[in-house]
Amino acid sequence: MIRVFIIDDHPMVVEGIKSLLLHSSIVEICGDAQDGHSALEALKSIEAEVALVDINLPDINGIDLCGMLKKQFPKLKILGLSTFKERSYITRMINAGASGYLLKNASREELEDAIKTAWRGQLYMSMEAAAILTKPAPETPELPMLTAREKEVLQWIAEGMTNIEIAEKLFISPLTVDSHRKNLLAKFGVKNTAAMVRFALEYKLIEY
Amino acid sequence: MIRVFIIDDHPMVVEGIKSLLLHSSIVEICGDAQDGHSALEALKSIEAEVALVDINLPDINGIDLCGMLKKQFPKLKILGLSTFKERSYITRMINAGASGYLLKNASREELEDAIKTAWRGQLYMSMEAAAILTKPAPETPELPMLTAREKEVLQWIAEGMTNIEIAEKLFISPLTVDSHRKNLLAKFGVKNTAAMVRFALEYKLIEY
DNA sequence: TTTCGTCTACCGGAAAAAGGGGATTTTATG
DNA sequence: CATAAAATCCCCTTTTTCCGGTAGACGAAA
Repeated sequence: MIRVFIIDDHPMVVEGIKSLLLHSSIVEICGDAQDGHSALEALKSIEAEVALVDINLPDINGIDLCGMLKKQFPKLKILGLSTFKERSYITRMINAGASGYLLKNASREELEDAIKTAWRGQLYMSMEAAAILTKPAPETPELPMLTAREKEVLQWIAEGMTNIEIAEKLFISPLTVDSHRKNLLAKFGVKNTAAMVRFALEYKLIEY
Repeated sequence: MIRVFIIDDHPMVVEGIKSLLLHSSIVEICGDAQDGHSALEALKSIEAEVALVDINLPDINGIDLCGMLKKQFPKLKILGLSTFKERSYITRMINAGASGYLLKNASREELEDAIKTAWRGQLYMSMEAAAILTKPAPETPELPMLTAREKEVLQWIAEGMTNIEIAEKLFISPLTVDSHRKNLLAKFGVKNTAAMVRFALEYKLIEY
């Protein structure tokens, strides 16, 4: 039997995992903790082979905790656990020494699989997590470099002002504002104002 | 026994709730669903008194689902369920007709309490949720109520599509798209697309 | 000094959006 | 069934944006 320790502050999730693995013939839950510190403490006396670690804990974040656990219990295999499918979470968890990353919508089979794989010393990736990691490009958004004046104009555009209004506000010709606007559209590589505003907000090039 | 239906796409959470309430003398789980549509379908044949609804579902968001459930099953009491402690989620859930909001770190006692309270027709608030709600008022700027079609059009507008392009995409006349656009501008109380996109993104009425 | 980037300003024309109506058909609901 | 709300389609005019250029002034850097 593989001895598994659960670290998660949601009783529902802890109970859920326990329940999912209750009738497993190869995995047994040897304990759980609601936060990082009590986990580090508990694992001194409990001999666990695999730890399921939630990314979001009240005291220590899962990535840091992963590193601490690995340092203190080198033989312990760690599986990251969270609802977040972001690439950065997954890679950071793996880099911190985890043996895999599990999404909370994992099924009983996936859960058991992950634990077995980690226990054998291999890296486990759920289908979803793997799909995220192997995606074509890491999406380099290539933020356009804007001049101070352009940012200023962009800000007012996002406020809903027309070229003429912006021109009055900046004491320049409406034609100049239009030029800035054209340059902005070109730099953003979009075809109209709506897309530009969305893009600028998404990459926080302007403030709300 | 209060008959409770669980709607959550995380098997761990579903199992966890079941497990937590397994030995309850007043609550019994009468079924569960992994998404909004199957929940709506299942509840036609299953007589549930209380539904636990996750805010983040794969197909419908919990707030909209809450409204749909209330419409179709007016007697059903709904408890929002999520890890998010944001004020907006809580209030929107309550406004959509929910009888309470439960965080996933709730204990067995809280869970049972919440279900009992909701079942009696009262509003349940966990300590944490209540604390968030009674905090200073962060100014709710009256979000406009958009119809499904309007949201759809808005989303495409923010993508940078013109009326004609949207019309082609939705198989309707460009004139209709224009009507929606006008209604949107009126509802938002803004004078052009740029301001509307900014507003919609700021209050998360559309996704990036 | 020459080049480069930025800011400024301009032209003409096409395309789209904004503003102001009105009207009809679906669809949900009491 | 009535009726309201949503979704659809239509007309017109004006305004604004979009697109393709060009081009001078100025300061900084090469």
